[in-house]
Amino acid sequence: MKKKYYIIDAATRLFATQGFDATTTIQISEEAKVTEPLLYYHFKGKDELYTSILASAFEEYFSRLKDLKKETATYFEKIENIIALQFQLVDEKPYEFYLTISTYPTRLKDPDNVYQKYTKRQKSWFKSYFSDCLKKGIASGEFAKVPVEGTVNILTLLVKEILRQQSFSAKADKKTIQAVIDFCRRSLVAK
Amino acid sequence: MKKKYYIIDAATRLFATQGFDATTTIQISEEAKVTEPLLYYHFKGKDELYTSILASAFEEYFSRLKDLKKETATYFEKIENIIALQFQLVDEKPYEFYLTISTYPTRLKDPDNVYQKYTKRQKSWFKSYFSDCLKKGIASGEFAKVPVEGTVNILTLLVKEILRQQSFSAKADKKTIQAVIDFCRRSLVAK
Amino acid sequence: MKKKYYIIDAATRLFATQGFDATTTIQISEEAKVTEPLLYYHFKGKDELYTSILASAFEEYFSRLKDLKKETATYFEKIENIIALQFQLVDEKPYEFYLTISTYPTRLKDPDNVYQKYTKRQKSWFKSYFSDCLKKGIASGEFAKVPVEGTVNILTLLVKEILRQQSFSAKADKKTIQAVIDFCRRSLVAK
Amino acid sequence: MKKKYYIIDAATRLFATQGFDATTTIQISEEAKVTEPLLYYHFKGKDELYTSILASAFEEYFSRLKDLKKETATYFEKIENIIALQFQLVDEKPYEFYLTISTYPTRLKDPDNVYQKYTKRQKSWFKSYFSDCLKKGIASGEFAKVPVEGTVNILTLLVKEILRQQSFSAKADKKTIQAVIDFCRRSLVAK
DNA sequence: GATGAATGAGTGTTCATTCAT
DNA sequence: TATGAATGAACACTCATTCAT
Repeated sequence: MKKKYYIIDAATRLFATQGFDATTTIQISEEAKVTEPLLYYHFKGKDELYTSILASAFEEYFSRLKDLKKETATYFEKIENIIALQFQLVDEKPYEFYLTISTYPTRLKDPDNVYQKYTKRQKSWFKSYFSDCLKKGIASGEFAKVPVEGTVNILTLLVKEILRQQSFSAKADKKTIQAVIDFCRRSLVAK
Repeated sequence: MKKKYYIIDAATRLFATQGFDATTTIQISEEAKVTEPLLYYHFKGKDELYTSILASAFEEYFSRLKDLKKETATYFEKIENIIALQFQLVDEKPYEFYLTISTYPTRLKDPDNVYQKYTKRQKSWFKSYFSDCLKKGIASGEFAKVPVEGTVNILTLLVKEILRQQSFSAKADKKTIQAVIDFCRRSLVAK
Repeated sequence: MKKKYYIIDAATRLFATQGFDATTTIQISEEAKVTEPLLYYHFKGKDELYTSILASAFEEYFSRLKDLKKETATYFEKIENIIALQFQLVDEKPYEFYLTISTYPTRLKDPDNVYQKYTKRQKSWFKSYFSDCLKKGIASGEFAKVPVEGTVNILTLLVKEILRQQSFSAKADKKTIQAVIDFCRRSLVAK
Repeated sequence: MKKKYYIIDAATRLFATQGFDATTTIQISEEAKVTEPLLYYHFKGKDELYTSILASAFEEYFSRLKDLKKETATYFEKIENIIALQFQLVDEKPYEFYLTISTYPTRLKDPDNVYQKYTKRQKSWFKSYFSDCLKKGIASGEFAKVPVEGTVNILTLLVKEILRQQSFSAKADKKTIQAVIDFCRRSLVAK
């Protein structure tokens, strides 16, 4: 049973670094020090292996979003927390979380539409989170009078992009994290 | 000779939408309404076809960067122009320019390292452009005292990301463009 | 596992009769009543299949040379034995042994230089065998005073040529074998 | 029209060194500094190019055999002359004459059976030449009482083999030629 | 659970040849 | 004569997957 996790581990790393199409089942089995057919014992096939990894990556991602502090002194702190979280996630499991923002493999047969389902959910989560946050912040006078919809998009984009930029690269230092947070703070918080 | 451009056209579209690995030479030839071997008459192989497209995409990209107005009333206008340019490029040739920021196909054999060469050049172009712009803007009092290095990274990321987000999606409206520009303006320009 | 030997068998026959270049992997698999990919399961590719067959052909060839009687009544008997051996080898495995003297396929990628290695070894084996034999025979008065080097070359040529002439043709009768032996005897043995 | 001979020249060299199958029409045209379609203007195709070269090689070969001196002091001199001729031919046009003894390309479509026709003719020429020579030599007492048929085969083999051994290698020295002649003389001429 | 052997369906590529000019 | 562009047919090889054990 341990071997199943070796497979998942190897596959996650390879899918993230090479992409779905460029990763062969042989590569996965060799990287996992396992024979190829074992992969088919534990998973229906390469496609299911991918979607299963993707699903659990998203599940963990959402679970971490949920754990974000509900009560904060300021509204910007909410935004700050979510930016910091991305850096933290990359630090913990760069390959796994990278998959949540990597491009969808067109060849993948995915009858349940796992990818689309989670992507939509992610999008709407961010939209409602940032939307709510901005509206309340503007109303309370904490934030400048920024246009909500456009700003939500930019924040979503920025936050997701952290995973792309930081994965596989050296650890992010506090300065980088602070620069992103400050960039947003200056743009949002009223003077 | 027209057919050569059909091939380039079809390949650009398919590489951009499906990725290098998921695109087969048959697909390209069918999409270009051409027989498969013609692809090998005009290009050494799939790899050279890709790198040749990539190279000309980058060349055009750099050429457009060079055309940016040198003289502007304010420093922020320089940043504004570059953001607007990205939207414009996507509008003109979404597939081609998307390739400049898509992930490198690990299977691609590219002895000349076209990808790496252009990527480095792109990175250093943005660095020196934004760096220069920020420093002068801060010195002149136009910009707030932002940390240069970190801010350069964020601007680079933002600008590149526009290609990713906008390609293949509906035309960007003026509101979206304005939202990005305003987000940055508020963050940078001193009150 | 039996199927691996069907492949080797079919390939040996086809390589010997048609040559390396004219033999396709499909032909081999059909002749071996096996599917094509199995060939790639057991061998790295067509090239490795060829060199592996060639290597074992040479190995068996050398092993048979070693088995030749060391002790003989006359020196000419040594030469006689080696001539007779060639006829015997052709009789046993005409295709396999033919490969040891067939021309080197220029397209074959053979990083280990199997062909060159064995060819050199073969050449030097014959040289030292015939050389030794002739020198001693001349010294003992059994042989006429023939020039050693030139005669070694002719004997080498003659012996190798038997494989070429006899392979794929009808069984050699005793008369043919005797004619070759007698031709050499008359040329070498002193009256 | 000169270009036609460039093609023939290049093709002869390539067919001889690499074999028919391993030689591509592009290689030939490049080696001849000519474009590929020109090859099809002068010849029906690769097959006809090969057979036409082969035919003229054989024609010249036979013509040279005919030029051999009819009147000789001894019968062995006739055999001597034919051996010497082979060395001379290799010296003049190694590639061309090598083709007369190279293995038949199984893929070659040759409705006129050029190869078979000339090979048969060559075989019977040698048979009647050596046969006649040996019989008369034995009758006259010049030769020992050797078995005619078997000896004819060995002489034929030896003579043809010279083309194979000498082609593409350094020039044959007089010692080599003499060694072959002497080997045969000792075997045939009565003491 | 686990694996060595085997395969159907493709994949990038080459090659001899032809066509339009 | 000569050639740039184009193609049908085949070729070596790979890959995800299955089967028998």
